Amino acid sequence: MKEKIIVALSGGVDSSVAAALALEAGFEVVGVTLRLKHPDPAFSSAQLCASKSDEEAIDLLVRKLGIEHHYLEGFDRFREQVLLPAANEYVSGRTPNPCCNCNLLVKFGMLVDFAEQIGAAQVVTGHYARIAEQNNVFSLLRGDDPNKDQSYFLYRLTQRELSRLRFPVGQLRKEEVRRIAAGLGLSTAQKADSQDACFQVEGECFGETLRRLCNLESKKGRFLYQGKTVGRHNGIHLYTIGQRKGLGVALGVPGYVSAIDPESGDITLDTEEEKLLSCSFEVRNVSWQSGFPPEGDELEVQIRYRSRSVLCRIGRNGDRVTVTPAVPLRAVTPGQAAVFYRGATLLGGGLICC
RNA sequence: AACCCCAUGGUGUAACGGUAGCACAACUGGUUUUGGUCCAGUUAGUCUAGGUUCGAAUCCUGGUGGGGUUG
Repeated sequence: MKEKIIVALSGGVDSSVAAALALEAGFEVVGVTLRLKHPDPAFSSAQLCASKSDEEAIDLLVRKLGIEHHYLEGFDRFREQVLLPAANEYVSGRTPNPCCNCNLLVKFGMLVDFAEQIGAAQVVTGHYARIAEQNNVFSLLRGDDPNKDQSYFLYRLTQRELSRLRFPVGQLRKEEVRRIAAGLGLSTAQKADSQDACFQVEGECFGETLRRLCNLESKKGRFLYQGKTVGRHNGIHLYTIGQRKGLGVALGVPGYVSAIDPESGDITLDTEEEKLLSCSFEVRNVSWQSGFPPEGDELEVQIRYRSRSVLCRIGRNGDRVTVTPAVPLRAVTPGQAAVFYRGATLLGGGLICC
């Protein structure tokens, strides 16, 4: 009797290969695809998770592999748990990272629930990350392809999820994944990498889409530079710390957002990179996957996706963690995830608060 | 009202009378599971009407617009 596992299929090459590898390894594979699409056409010009062309690719793949497959409707949960909170963050002048919440609260939550429902022991996805186990404690590691590593987005996963997860492409490089897909004759082999947010309307920034969706007001105000008003903007949700593009203000040298005041709506610009550097910051809602790291441990912190992690020291400060990076970090942004690593091992993370 | 100064892409500026260039902004593309950063490329200008000159952003005259001084 083969062991039953579920594989999350997005329609992309990574999950296709993950499914194929699971089949090869001798599992009974049940494909699952989450539908997170908004029913309203005003939001459906978007390239959404599991959009129509993705579903065609998925149907083709499922037939090719000869596996059972289910769609799970997740939009309501996605809206409640991810979109609404993210929209609130944006209009409060912070920059949320909805993917981190989505992974714990929607994607892996639903997948693990479904796995339990149908009696599947494990959940396979096409993420670029790895899982290690020691004495029945699971830890998350960076994917082996440094350009594709997605562990940052998974920092909120707990032992409940990790103990059931397998990431077969986490030890591969993207080129190898494509080669495997091509070798197996999978139609997704040449498919472009998925690019936009799950919830991106063409020609509109993510914060604005969320604001419209949730019907929220955003504070408008001035651009300030060296104490002077140099322009006006249409809402603080459109801007993030360190942002250069889209300001519409010509200062003669590049200008960057250095502060957002949600009370007045004022956005402060700076032209000197040094003004954007932080020597220390606080993190809240911190979760550790196997406890607070021992004193004196050499840690690294990563403050946004695709930025390098840097050595740091951390200290407890009530229920917050104070982080002191070895080198000052540029554009530390409230609302973004600060994720801690020791080498390739992800230790935990939280939300930057100041 | 008189006198003086100024007028170059969306913004700020450069060009001895000899191919109007730079920075920022904007747009497009690359990178990207958030927002950004970063990289590459593109668009776009001599206020106006005359004159001098082989040739005018540049010199001359009038107009228009902006700033300043005087009363």
